[in-house]
Amino acid sequence: MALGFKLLKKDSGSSARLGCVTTPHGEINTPIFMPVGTQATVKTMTPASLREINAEIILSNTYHLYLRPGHELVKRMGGLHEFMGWDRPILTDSGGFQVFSHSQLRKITEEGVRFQSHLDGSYHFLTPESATQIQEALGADIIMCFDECAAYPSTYDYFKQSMEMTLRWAKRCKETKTREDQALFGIIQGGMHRDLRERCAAELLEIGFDGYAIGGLSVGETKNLMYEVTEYTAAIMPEDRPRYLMGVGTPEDLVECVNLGIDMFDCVLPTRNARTGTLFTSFGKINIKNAKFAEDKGPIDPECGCYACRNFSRAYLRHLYHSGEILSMMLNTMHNLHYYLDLMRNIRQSIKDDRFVQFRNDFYAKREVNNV
RNA sequence: GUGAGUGUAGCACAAUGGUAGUGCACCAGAUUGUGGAUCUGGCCGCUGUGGGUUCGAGUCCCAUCACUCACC
Repeated sequence: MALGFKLLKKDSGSSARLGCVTTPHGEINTPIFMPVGTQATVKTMTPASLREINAEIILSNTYHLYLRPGHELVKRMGGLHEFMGWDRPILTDSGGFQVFSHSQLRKITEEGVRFQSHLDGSYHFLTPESATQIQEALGADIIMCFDECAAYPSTYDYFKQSMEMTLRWAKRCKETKTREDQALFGIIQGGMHRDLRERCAAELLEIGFDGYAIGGLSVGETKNLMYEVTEYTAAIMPEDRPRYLMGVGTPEDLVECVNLGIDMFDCVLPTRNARTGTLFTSFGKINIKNAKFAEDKGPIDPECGCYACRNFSRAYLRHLYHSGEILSMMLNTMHNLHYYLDLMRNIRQSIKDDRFVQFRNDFYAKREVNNV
């Protein structure tokens, strides 16, 4: 078995759960946040600095690595772990979402997706089979089914047909998979429709996967709708497998979705926002660009113990940002990821102590007195 | 010293004699399975100065100051 999952504890006041996932490259403790390292690097972070903030698993990307430098090259270089110098677990996204979000020209058929590279405009064809083979060549611990992430809003009929095709694709991914040391996750689609989500989940379960993900959220729907879909979808996902909510989210989203029973998250928000000056703190987010920080000697977040907060002032970080210095992005990224991982660590501890509900209340209470 | 040219927002530049604009910078937002990307707002003017012509001048005329280039 490529992947083990132990459900360690269930919170008594919510659907939050504490778990542990075992992979060939070590264990990960859930609920967990996975920093995004699209091009075989979490932008600005060395593997050493990722270790320093206790990143347990990172996400990388099939679409990008297939286009550059090529999955075969990565395989010849010893696989993704060796290539990028990261010996802890890795999850690769299948490329379904990127084809949806990057490519101007794309044509989706039953066979697969024909699309144009965002790098050089060259034409490519990804199928459930090739996406799976590419992910086997890359060699991540957890790989994802190739799915269609339907645009929101779409008609019920489109969501239905898209979900049904994603199911057929999921079956093809599983049939293509050969490696025993990789886990394969199925992705539940179905837009914002409960009956479609439930059917998709049920049929994926029948095919059987090592874990299950919710895809197609955070694509423009309201927060309440996203939570609603997550709630009824998480409720029918098997208890004895990891539940992964793809592409989510803000700190609030993490707290809310842990509350609804999600175990794994990934999101570009902490890393991307860091590069453009938006920093997450225990009292809400701040924009380090703001003029009001020009002579602020305090740290980003007085409650944070990250390298940036231990050593530098808001004034200095603002200066670095406005000067376009590389260190600005490094320190900001370090801080935001530290914040996210620390948040998840505190969430885990609160579930362990059976006080997640209290934790959630405190989390919001702190934001209300946001007086930066 | 002589000749020519240029003076417009913090900077780089637009604007038939008819409501002074654009980009960058600056000030703020947005950002959810990553393009250091992108998007959305906002602020900024005695058009070097002083006269004149005109219903009306950034624009035409005169003077003056500053800068640039060329030639002594």
